Amino acid sequence: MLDLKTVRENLPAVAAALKKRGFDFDVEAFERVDAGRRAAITEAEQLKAAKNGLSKKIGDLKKAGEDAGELMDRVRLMGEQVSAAEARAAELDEKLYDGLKRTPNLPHESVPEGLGAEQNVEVKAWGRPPVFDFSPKPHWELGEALGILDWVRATKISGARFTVYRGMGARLERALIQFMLDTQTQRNGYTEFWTPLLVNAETMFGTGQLPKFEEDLFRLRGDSPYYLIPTAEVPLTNLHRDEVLDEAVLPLKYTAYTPCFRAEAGSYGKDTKGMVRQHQFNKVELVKFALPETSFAEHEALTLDAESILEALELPYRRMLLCAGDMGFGAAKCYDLEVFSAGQEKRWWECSSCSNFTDFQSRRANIKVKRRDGKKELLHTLNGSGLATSRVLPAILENNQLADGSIVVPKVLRPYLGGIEKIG
RNA sequence: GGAAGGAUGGCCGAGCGGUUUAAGGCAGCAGACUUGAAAUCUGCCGUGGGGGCGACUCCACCGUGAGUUCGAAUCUCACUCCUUCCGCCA
Repeated sequence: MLDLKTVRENLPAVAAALKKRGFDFDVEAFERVDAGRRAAITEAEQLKAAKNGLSKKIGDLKKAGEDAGELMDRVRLMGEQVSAAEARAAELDEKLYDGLKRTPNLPHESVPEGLGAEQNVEVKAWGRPPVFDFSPKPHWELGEALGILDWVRATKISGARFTVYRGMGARLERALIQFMLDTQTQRNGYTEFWTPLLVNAETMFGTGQLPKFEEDLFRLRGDSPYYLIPTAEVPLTNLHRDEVLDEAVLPLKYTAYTPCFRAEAGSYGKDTKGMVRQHQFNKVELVKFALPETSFAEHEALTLDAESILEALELPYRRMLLCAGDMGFGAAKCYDLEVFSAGQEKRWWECSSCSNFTDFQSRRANIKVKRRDGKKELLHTLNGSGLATSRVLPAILENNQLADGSIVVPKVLRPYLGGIEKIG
């Protein structure tokens, strides 16, 4: 959520910045509601102040043993005026904050203009796409032929957009997760967590999934207090909800492997084959809590941490700086890492999204830092995938395939797979 | 699932209808003393929101939401969470 005062005091600049990401901020409506809200609050508070003063007088009179009956009648009548004024103020207050909660973050100055993926800027490329002397197959054909991925049975037991991993497929997935976690904890300095996969509405609000994106989430029942997490960002970031952290402990670097559950509403008919767009997938997530003055440097470092996985796996990738209009709701700046996948028509797959949310999430989730001088302020939150296996495993299958349909296991994963060099 | 107790500022903790303007302590910040530090002393020190150029002032907040009352941290009801005990259970 944006800061009310910042919005009020920089209206034209805020509207212009939001325009950069294609969000139409209604300046006129904001000014009207904001002014109305403040007028209503002032009126209600003046009435309350008068009422409080008289109530106090009643106490004094009673203590002095005098009659306060007449005054009590007067104050009783004021109660109705106060309630009416409070109701008006509350209505406008809700309207104002409801609008604010549904307004995305301001893009950082380094973010290019643009409304769609076409305006994203490639800022880095690593590795070389493999060259084949045969026609490379997509991962769903490779996986089925090897008997390691099974979509027919996944559909039977659950439905569309689920994957069953079998034998070396299951083991490869597990190896990948463990390799990612080991790298982030042992090499890149993150602390590992296991968290609940079901979280409450406050938690979903804290990271920005609610109230605007409820249709993307799975819920046990309509009346259940629990939502299934769409990413480990949600539980990890909310670990420190309503907390004040000491400046000395920052930055905090957290990681967790979790399954991720997404309704993928509105994506029907898109990427229906294979495991790239599923209702349930696996991801190792990176989350940072940082000081405001270092958060953009931490963002660069976090992105490098995510890239270190792809490089270790020897998977070619490119880093895209997202344009303002292609970023997620809460992001001020975002890099996408896209891995090259040899067997599909769309050859670059987003396998990580590394974002700096500045104080957008921390304002919602009320996460503060206590500075050395004792002052408290909102800290900055960041996160990125490190990485999503549903995009990395297909890339391994497709890029490392041989003419006979077998797969060369990346060297760094071999210790996790009993030393085997090839699947199939 | 049953029973009892509890939830107060960054932390601990008093307060159980009107000097609460939330005591006191810890931590923190500033200053004094000191060569420096420690100890000691003095002062400051919750969050959010209104109004004012400003000194300042007002409102709300004591787990959440309703209610009683002229007046609620304090009384009533519901809910959430925590602790202890019992039951069940991987």
